[in-house]
Amino acid sequence: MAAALRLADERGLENVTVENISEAADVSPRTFFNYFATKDDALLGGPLPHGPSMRDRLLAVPADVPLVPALLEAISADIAEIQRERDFWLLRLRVIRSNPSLLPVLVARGECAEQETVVAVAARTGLPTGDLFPQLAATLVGAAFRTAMMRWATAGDGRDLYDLVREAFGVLATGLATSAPTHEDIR
Amino acid sequence: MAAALRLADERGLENVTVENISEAADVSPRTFFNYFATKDDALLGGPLPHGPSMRDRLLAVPADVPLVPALLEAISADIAEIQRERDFWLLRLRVIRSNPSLLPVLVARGECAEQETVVAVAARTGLPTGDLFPQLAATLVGAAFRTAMMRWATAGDGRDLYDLVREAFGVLATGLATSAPTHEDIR
DNA sequence: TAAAAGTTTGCAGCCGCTGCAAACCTGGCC
DNA sequence: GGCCAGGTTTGCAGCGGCTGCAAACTTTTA
Repeated sequence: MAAALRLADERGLENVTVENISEAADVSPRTFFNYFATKDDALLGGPLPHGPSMRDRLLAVPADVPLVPALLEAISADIAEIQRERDFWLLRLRVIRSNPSLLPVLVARGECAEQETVVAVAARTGLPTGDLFPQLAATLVGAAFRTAMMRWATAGDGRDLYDLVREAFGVLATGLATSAPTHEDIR
Repeated sequence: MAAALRLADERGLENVTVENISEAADVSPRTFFNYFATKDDALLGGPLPHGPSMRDRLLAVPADVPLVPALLEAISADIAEIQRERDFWLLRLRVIRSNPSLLPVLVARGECAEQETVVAVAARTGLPTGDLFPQLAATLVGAAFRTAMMRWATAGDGRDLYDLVREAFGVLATGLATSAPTHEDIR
């Protein structure tokens, strides 16, 4: 993974072949594919920082906490983990940013987490899994998290990732309508 | 596109080669690639129903309309277009559903529209393009729209796509916190 | 020290995708 | 009809991603 990221960062993803990567990592190309199903996987396919299931984590939050803060709480361990490997993730996100074709792959990776979130939200709200709300909530949470992460990686200000996610989740909680108040605040 | 969709629907995407598709469409494989950059493109890559830019459409909505309804208004033409080609889109979405690898591709397709939405929201709210809010709003709108579409394609009830999108946008407007009221409503 | 179990590698081969140049239309003009 | 200019379609050669299989190698265990 390190070799793949370094090369992709240096010369751009399309100028890096699996042969290059495996050569830099001192293994045969065949071995590369023993560990990664895809070239892209070498860039994004690290083991997800996942302990207990989303469902369990979300239900572990006291029932009187509203949904969005509960979701934030449920993923806070992941956020901390990302910040612990800050440099690694910043490199990874820079590579994603400069190779837009990877963004969908990132989305795909988030998808299994998203499926878990559907179940988790359904469990917590008591709605059926097939309902619009849990599905919508899950994709929105995923989208908000991704946006916050990209922003964290891009913005020069050394803002805390947790802060950015909390801000994004704040918008999620109160809705787009009320959370563009900068407009009126300015007057 | 029709041949590709039919074959993918019949036997699953991984069992369909470009050669199969081009054969079914009575052209050479090389010609296939003159029209589609990618095999997936033949499934999702139809011309996007896009007239004027998102920015112009959004600014065309009277200024006193709140953001979310304005966004809904701005994309209503696209929604109508999709419903006009109902059968085609239902087939397309069924294929996407049964070939999860296509979902990220769908996201990628929406991305250029999303970039436009960032600009549009920034223009309408007066915030800078680089701000968190326009970016967040754009991804959330995209995610909500996609979720509504998948639901429209899946649910047996013949609900209007416009209705579903409006419901999803409603959640977006009022926030996740307040829009799972089913919970309290039941009591 | 030898067998068992696991890892790495080479090889052959399919498929997606591309650049290039030849073949083939098509419509307009003498 | 014959010819030319434009565009479209095709074949071909070739790269790179990816896979199944079986041989070579390494490590563990008894």
